[in-house]
Amino acid sequence: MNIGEAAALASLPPKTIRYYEEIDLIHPARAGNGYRDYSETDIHRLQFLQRARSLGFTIEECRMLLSLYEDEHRASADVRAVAMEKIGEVDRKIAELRSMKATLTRLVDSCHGDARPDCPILEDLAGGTAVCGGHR
Amino acid sequence: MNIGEAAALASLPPKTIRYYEEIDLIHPARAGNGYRDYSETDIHRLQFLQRARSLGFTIEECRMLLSLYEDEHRASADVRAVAMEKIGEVDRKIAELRSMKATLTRLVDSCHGDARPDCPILEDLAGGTAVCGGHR
DNA sequence: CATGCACCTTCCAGCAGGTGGAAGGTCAAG
DNA sequence: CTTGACCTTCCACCTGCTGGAAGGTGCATG
Repeated sequence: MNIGEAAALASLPPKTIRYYEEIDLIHPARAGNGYRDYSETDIHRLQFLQRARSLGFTIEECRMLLSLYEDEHRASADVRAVAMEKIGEVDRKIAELRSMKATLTRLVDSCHGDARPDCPILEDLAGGTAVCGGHR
Repeated sequence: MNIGEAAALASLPPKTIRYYEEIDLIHPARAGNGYRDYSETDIHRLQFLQRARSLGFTIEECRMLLSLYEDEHRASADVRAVAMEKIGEVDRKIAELRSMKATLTRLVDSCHGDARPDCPILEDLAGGTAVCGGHR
């Protein structure tokens, strides 16, 4: 199966699939004409990657999950630990975004928002106490 | 004032401050020895940038906010519009993260997490059709 | 058979927003 | 005079792709 069809089945752009090959996440066969030739197993792997990426796992985490997936003797606790760590990360990001939103909302509420030049938002950015949690 | 001191006052790494200069967000003077020499105004600008970045504004948005900040005839409504658009973005990101978290939590809850190899998390990532551990 | 078009290939460049390190200049203390 | 903390520039690298150029392939239509 050509890359275009594989892309449709996995809901991934062809470019992304080639990129995944470049970083050794997948190794499709080649047809006689040089085209990549994806097997059912390859499609499965790509779908696995698409789902894991959409859940927020990084490429390296996907690599780990794939190797766990293909290890007959893995412990489910190992997979669970990866997922729980990811939940923690997602929680931290949510908290940070909520803090950002609270500050932005306060700024917007304090701004009259008309044609006058005086603006509490800019005043706050220029010297207020708007530091709300590091974002890095 | 040298870059190190400016960095401390603005809560930004020196590398980042040099980067901001490279992309024309700031233009410090130079001392006789070639060192960058930051004025009070420069520090102010850097602090403005640090706060705006920590609120999630992109570099280009920061550039716009800075030019609004320095425009005596701006309308506060313009600034308010930028901030409100950013609130919308933050909201969208929060919603997406909450959806991720819900799925991850469901997966983790369904996984016994012991030494056995069967794992609902991997089964779900694989599409629910594959037998866990029987792959390849 | 030519033509056109969609598809495939490789390779190179670039996005945001920095970070790391090498190689070297400067300055104050001991 | 030496040490160490600064500072300088420059170049490469990070994540996770994405865009585009230049060219090969496959198939339908005229």
